[in-house]
Amino acid sequence: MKKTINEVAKLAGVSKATVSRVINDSKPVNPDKREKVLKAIKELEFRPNPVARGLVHKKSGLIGVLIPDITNPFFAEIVRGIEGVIQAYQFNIVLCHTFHNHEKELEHLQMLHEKYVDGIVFMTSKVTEAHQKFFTESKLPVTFVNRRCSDLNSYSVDINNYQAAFEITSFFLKRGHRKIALIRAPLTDKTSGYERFKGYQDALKSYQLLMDDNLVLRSNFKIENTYKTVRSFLERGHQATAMVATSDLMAIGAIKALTDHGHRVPEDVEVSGFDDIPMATYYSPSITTVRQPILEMGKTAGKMLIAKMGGHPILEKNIILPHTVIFRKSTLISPVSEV
Amino acid sequence: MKKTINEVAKLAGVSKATVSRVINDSKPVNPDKREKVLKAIKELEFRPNPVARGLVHKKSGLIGVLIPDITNPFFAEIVRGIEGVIQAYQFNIVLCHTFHNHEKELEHLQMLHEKYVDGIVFMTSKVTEAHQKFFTESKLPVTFVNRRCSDLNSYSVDINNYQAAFEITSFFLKRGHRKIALIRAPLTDKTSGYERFKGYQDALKSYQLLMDDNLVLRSNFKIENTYKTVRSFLERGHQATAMVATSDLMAIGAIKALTDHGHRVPEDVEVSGFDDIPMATYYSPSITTVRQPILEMGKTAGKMLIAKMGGHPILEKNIILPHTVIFRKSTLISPVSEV
DNA sequence: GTGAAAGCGCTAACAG
DNA sequence: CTGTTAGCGCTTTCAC
Repeated sequence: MKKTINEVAKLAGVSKATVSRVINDSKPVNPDKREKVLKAIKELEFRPNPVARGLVHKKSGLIGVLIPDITNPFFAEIVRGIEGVIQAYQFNIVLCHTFHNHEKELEHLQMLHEKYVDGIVFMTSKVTEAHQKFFTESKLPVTFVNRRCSDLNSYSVDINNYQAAFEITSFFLKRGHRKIALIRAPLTDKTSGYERFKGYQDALKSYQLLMDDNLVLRSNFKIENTYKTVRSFLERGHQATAMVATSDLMAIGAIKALTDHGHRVPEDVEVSGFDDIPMATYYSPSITTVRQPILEMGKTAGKMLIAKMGGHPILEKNIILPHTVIFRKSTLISPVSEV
Repeated sequence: MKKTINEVAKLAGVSKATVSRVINDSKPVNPDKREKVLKAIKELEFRPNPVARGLVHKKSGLIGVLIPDITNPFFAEIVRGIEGVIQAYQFNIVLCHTFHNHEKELEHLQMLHEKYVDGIVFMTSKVTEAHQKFFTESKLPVTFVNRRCSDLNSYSVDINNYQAAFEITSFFLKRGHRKIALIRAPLTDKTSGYERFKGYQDALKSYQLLMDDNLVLRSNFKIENTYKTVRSFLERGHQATAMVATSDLMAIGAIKALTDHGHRVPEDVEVSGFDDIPMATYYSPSITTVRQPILEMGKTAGKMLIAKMGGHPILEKNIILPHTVIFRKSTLISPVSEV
């Protein structure tokens, strides 16, 4: 069924080495021979076998993408961004779910390496030493999204999470709020969650406020979980006049919990999110949030990886994309209005 | 760096054929030699190269998953379901975006085949002859999600879309609604969208009602698009007392449009969705919808494919999973209540 | 320029 | 049982 280089060679009356030369134009080939080869290729509808090639070159035309969970719209959009750029280069994505499990991440990394993936886009909550070791030893090109790596030779794309959290918290402070809750993800040290936490904390500090531990709610990135966390917060009699959620999904869970508990958003409690997933626009109320250029981040990660795999040098190894605070209906007095 | 079978053979003092035999236990091997080989493997931390194996067996340990768009939570959850089961079998997913483009689907199929993927899970709006031809010629195991294929040997998992749409429409009819709009996706013949359309139509018919073309709104699966469609429907002065959306995202777009236009949901207009994505529970108002067991569908697709790739026969080739109508706050008089 | 031959790392058929 | 020998399909020295 499938044609091989041998059949092409036979039909064209040349050696397979010559055929190889024309399909890769790796070396000069006599014009008429080249012609014959081309004709044979067309006639047989020959297409070189990428696996065989891969075995020789230790490449597969595949790039590995490691994410915690594709069900999270943030990651889904990142993946789409990556796909958007790499598709043009004939690469395919191997999608690996890690569920925030470092063991699993390493296993996947190992396996991807063995399958000769050409590069990796890695989204993890934390870059461990084991990760570091893996990348330096394997020399596999990698770009991190939402995470920086201390290795000077690694690439990354992110936003300034600290600054963003500082800004959104300040927005509430400026308007007189003093009981501002933070809804955050589990913290392991150098995560974006941590930076957001710091931004929140420092904003309070800049107003000479001490952080109240009761107002720091721990959740994960799931709606349900945040819903429960906020409900129990309310049921224990705690209150806040504003809530800074560190993701839009969290904001949705919070708003739902507040509403179910009889609070109006934004009249009684104002809530802000983070990310600006599409649902932030269409939720009721629409959600004031820190917009990350998610698709752009995915695309950038893809482009950086392509550059790295191609051995092309790049100006910025750690790209920080701009964020914007988008004001919608989940907060009062929107400086700007939007759909 | 990476060890090969040759080095193991040398260290163990046997031929590489023997090594191959022990790692695959394809043929009996003398216990003490096996022991030595095992020891050598451990010592060298040898792991067989899957690409080299693949070249021989025409297998890659990869399975291709073709979806229109990972950004749609429905597909994201399907993918997660698939991953959930195939991960245990050491397979990886190659994710391909098709954006509803049949050309692109075929290109991907072709490429996946060349990369020796072991099987395919295919989500497409329509199975064309070209697709059919590809699968019969390549003999690549495939299972369809949300689509059946006339080929008797093909596998699929789906729900009864016709019945589901009939039920939800009947729910409105039973309660006296007579101006029931349908929000549907573009129709190409044998799609689930078409079946839902028929279900809606026949439900009306069962009440001796003629379908009013003005009440059939054409959109796609995107929120924004539905939002615009419904707005323009309202602005042109049309009205309906209930709306049957053929996806939850559509329902969200519709609710938002209705609300922005001054209608209350469900008091003025009742709206139902389809799919039961997580957001259906957490939207305000929460959405009455036809629940498809999405994750289960993904898992089932994965299992069927595993079975097919393993050459195991299966009882049901076309599995229809049960759907349920879930009543929430976007409709009145919920027979059952839910979070 | 071009063909023969070796090899990527592994499996499988074939003797013994 | 086990080693030798061919490949899988392609690339790449290395002579000519």
